[in-house]
This record gives sequence, C-alpha cells and structure tokens, in this order.
Amino acid sequence: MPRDMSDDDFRRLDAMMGTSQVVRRGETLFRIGDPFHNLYAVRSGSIKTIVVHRDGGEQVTGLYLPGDPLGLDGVSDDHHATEAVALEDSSVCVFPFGQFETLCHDVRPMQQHFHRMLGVALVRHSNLLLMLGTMSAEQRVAAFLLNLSERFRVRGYSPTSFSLRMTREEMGSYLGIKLETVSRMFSKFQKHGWLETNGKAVHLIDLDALSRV
Amino acid sequence: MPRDMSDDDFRRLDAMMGTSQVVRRGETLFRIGDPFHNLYAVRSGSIKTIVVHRDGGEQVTGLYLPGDPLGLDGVSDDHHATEAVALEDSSVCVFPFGQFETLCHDVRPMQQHFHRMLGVALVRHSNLLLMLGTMSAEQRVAAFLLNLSERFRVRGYSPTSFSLRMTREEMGSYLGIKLETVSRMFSKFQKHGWLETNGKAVHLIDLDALSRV
DNA sequence: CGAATTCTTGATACCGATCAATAGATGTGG
DNA sequence: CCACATCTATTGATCGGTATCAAGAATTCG
Repeated sequence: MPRDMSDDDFRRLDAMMGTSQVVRRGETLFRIGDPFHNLYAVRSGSIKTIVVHRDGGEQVTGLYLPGDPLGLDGVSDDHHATEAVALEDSSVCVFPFGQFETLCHDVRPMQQHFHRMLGVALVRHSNLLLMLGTMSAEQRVAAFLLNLSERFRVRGYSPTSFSLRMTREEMGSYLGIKLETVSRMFSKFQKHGWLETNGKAVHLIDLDALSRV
Repeated sequence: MPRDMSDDDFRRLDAMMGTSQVVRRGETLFRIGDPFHNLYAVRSGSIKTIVVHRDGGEQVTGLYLPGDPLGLDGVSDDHHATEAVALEDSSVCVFPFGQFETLCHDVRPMQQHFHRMLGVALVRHSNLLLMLGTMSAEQRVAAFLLNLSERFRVRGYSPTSFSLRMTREEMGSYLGIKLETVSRMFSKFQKHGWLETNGKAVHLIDLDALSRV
C-alpha cells in the first residue's frame, strides 16, 4: 500500500474493498473473455492464471501469493485475457475497478501506486520470457524455486521450507516443460543434496548451488 | 489517442511531446537500470527491447513499430528493466513521465487511455509466453509472421509484403529458438509455397496455411 | 479407507542445438 | 563506384536434451 496517504484516503480504500470473496480449490475467479469489473488482491491461499491456445493447450502465465494484485490483464480492453484458478482454497479482496480508478484520480499516491503495480507485472512477465527463451529445464526449475523462496521470505515465511500447491504438471506448464522433466529435476537436485522433497513439501538446503545452476 | 478529449487537453499533450528524438540503427534509447524519466512512442522505424541474463545471454522481449508506446517497463520502480535498441534508423516522441502523470490526473480519458496501454502491454506479453511455452519452432515462426502481418495491416501497410528489419538471430531470440532454425523454417515455408523471401523482404502468399501450422 | 489423481523412474524417439563450411549481403574507405 | 572486409544467411551432418510412451509407487481427497 502507498505511503503518504491520509487517514481519510485509507477509509475510502477500506470502504471500497469491503467485499471479500472465497474461491475453492479448482474454482475459477474469472475466465477469458469475462467482462472486466474488478481488481483483486490475494488474501490467503494461491491462485494461478492461464491462457488457452485454440487447440486446448494451456499455459500457466502467473502464480499469485497473498498480497499479490490480480486481474490487471482486464485493464486492456474491459475483458479478461486470462483465466484465474485457485490452487487451494483461497480468498481475495475485491476492488470494483470503476471506484478504484476514481480513487486513483483523487489521490495522487494511489495513482502512482497503481502505475507501479502495472509496471511490476510487466517486469515479472519480462523475466518469465527470459526464462522460457533462454534457460535449460534444470535452470528453469532452480530459478522457479529461488523465486518462490524469495517471495516467501519477503512475506515473512520461511524461505527454505514451504509447500508447493501446484502439481508437477502445472509447474511444467509455467516453466514451459513437461511434468516428467520437472520430476526428474527435483530428483536430480535431491541427489546433489541441494533440497529435500516430500510430495508437495519442499526444503531447500543449498540456495547458492541452485543459483549457480 | 483517446477520444473525447477537449482541444485544450490536446494542446497540453502536444506541448509536452514537443521533443522528438532520433535513434540510429544499433543505438540504444535506454539501458537496463537507467533512471526512468520518459515514455516514448515510436514515430518511424522499429525498435526492439531486450533483457540480459547474468551470463550475457540476451532475450528479445518486444518489437515496436510506429505508433507503439515504449518504455512502460520503467514505471515499476523508476528504473528501466529492459534495454531498447533501434533495428533501423528510427525516431520517437518523448513524453516526460512526470508531466504525463499529471496530465493523466487532470484528464480522465487520458488516464483511462494510459491504463489501457499498460493492459495491452501485459496481454501482449501473455501471448508471447503462450508462444514460448507451448509452440514448436515451426509454429513460432508462422505466428510471428502472422502477427507482423496483422500489425502492418492495422497500420495501413501491406499485410502480405513487408521488410523484416531484424536479423535471423534477433528473430530467433524473440522466438526462443536459434537463428539456423529460423532460417530452416523460412526455407520450409518457401518450399511449401506459403511465402517468398529475398533476404529481409518477405512476401506472404498463403496466410491460411500459415495459421493452420 | 479406497478410488482417483499425482508422482517417479526407465526406455526410446525426435526436435532443435551445435558445429562447420559456403554463399550472399552490407557497409566502408580508397 | 568499386574492392574488400565484415556481418548475415543458408544448408548439411551430428549430437544432446526433452518429449513421449509406459508401468508401477505414492499421495491426496472424498
């Protein structure tokens, strides 16, 4: 949230996001083509966004953790360009975009904050593109784990022990590789003593080694 | 440009973008880490943006044609996250971002237009992700050509005959494949009679066939 | 607890990368 | 404007990393 906002401004933001919404594991928050009404912020749980190819192929384009803004892709033309699916039972804050835009207009820091959010989303995609365009399967999985580690750390959770809510297939889709390859990389890393896995639970042991891959 | 802006608003926009800047082939408009001061719009020529991996590997993340907005990635944290390089002698309009943000604040349609621009950039990246994550080399090259075709068409140029200012290597980087593979795909398409190439000049013959790949 | 999903591991196939050599295009200075 | 040097493109041969196919083990969830 932006600094230097007055108490009054905060009250307006609060009033707007009064509503909160629950999304159960596997349920969708919005679909491709849905009219764009709301922005969301993940409150708890985790959510993926996907785009769909005409022959049914899916590509995971984003992974959202508590605190992350969601739904920005709808800003382009009043329709969502991606589909958001909950990876586990989750809840989100709902911000009606019309009101949000008005608030941005009235409150300068809010406007700047919103622009930053969009900018951050762009940069995150650039990094994903770099990964998909230049890295080996091994590097992708390592970079993915380190990225998650950092995001958990920033949020005050353990950067070395966490639970992956995605299936191997979803990770593969996010990373542009097949689920078997993801599994093999986990096995390889474990053999090297760089991490330990137990199903969805992961414990990172040697972050340095992973970043040198 | 947004509809429903008053003449006065247009005058302010005009005044702001008074400056125009020339970028010669191979020169950079901004580099990674540069402080973010300006937004740009391509006026003539073409420009690529790249991100750089720590071991020097480059990935082309964007290709900008006349009319396209450029530099939005700097909005995230006041520093550019990509580097912009001219593919040919080009010129751009320069918009000081501070003034631009003020204008967005004062003029509602301008604010909405700016939000849309950011949204469109996000969606374009999502589509690139889909390409890099799920498509074969053949499909990538075909999709790339069709995308260019469409963009030229919208701009009033021929959708079937145009000049590629990028090298095979740059196309490969954009598409996540090697230059030799790009070349092979061009040869293959030509053998099928779907297009003709003469160095950088391309003539598309069978758009349908390309889209069915 | 039991059915269904997800994960791991192995064997094999194939696409695209790599290495290499030639041909063609581009640009520069005389 | 041409000659030469450099950069770019094409094509072939070979190699390697991932995908694919398959079967069994482990986990998850109703």
